[in-house]
Amino acid sequence: MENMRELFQVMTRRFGLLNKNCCSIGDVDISLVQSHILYEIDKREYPSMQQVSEALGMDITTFSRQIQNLVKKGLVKKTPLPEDRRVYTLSLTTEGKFIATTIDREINRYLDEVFSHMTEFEKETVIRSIKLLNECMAKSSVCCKPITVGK
Amino acid sequence: MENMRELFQVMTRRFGLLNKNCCSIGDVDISLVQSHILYEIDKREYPSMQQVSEALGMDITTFSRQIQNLVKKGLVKKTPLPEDRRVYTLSLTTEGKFIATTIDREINRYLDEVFSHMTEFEKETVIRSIKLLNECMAKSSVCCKPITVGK
DNA sequence: TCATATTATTTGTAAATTACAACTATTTAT
DNA sequence: ATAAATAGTTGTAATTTACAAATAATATGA
Repeated sequence: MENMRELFQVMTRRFGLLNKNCCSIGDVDISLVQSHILYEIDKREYPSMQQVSEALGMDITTFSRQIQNLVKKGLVKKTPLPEDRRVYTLSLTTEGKFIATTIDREINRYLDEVFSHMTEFEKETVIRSIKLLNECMAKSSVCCKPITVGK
Repeated sequence: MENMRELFQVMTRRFGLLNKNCCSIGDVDISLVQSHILYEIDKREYPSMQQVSEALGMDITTFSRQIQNLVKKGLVKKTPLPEDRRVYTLSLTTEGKFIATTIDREINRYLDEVFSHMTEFEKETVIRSIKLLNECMAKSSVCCKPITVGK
């Protein structure tokens, strides 16, 4: 068989590069992780800090500081939860929403362009494949444990 | 249509997390980018610094320092090219090769597990899809330019 | 109910990562 | 031979990261 990692590595690297380059919009300059944070907040409904940091596999302390930056930039709003005042609820400001949407549109525009090199059937197949892959990855138990070799 | 970015984002994040957690092997601890560097050197035949840094979309100065670290760890060898002494040729040491192979095997093991949740036919389809996607991404012209909005 | 444990988030601190600008060394072009 | 271009390194400073410890609020148990 061929090396599957090769395929994945190439694909995710390309997508990663794309993401990296989609982070400067007008005079707002955000980092790659910040764009991921915006994405994740946008996707959810008033998530807590923990929820988002966990979704992104980020240390909560690192995340806390990134959120502080995004709040300073006026892209994210932090609201204490009345029921549990330890928790802060995250949401995008109007500008944050604008940035997130612009990045999203740009990436989809790129994907459209990529898919334009395929037939409609191929496109459907690829999309269905990625969906299936995501489902199976979610099922997997192996993922995400550090390797230990020897003692 | 559904949001394609969502699909890609989820997939690449999962794969990214996996990569991140595959970098501690025995008493050698390398970072995610370092593992990518090892991968890329392993894949090529005595590449130059520029070639690898470009492939990874890394600034050459950052790359230079990372290579210094990897040389210090005894994982990478830097050999001056006789024909052009400005150029350094990169290769893996025995231990570097071992680390790269171990990471590779671990990631493939994970992918095998993921594919075990599919039928053989689905697996074939998914692999073919990703190949196709990679080809089309390579064709694309849109990729990797920073967004500029307004002036 | 009061003390204790747990949970969510922040801050202290220090190391690792990053990248711009300026530099060295070598090669190519005029 | 001199200038321009190329490959890589270092100065420096900002950003990102994460461990440990702190704070603040809630849940639990005698």
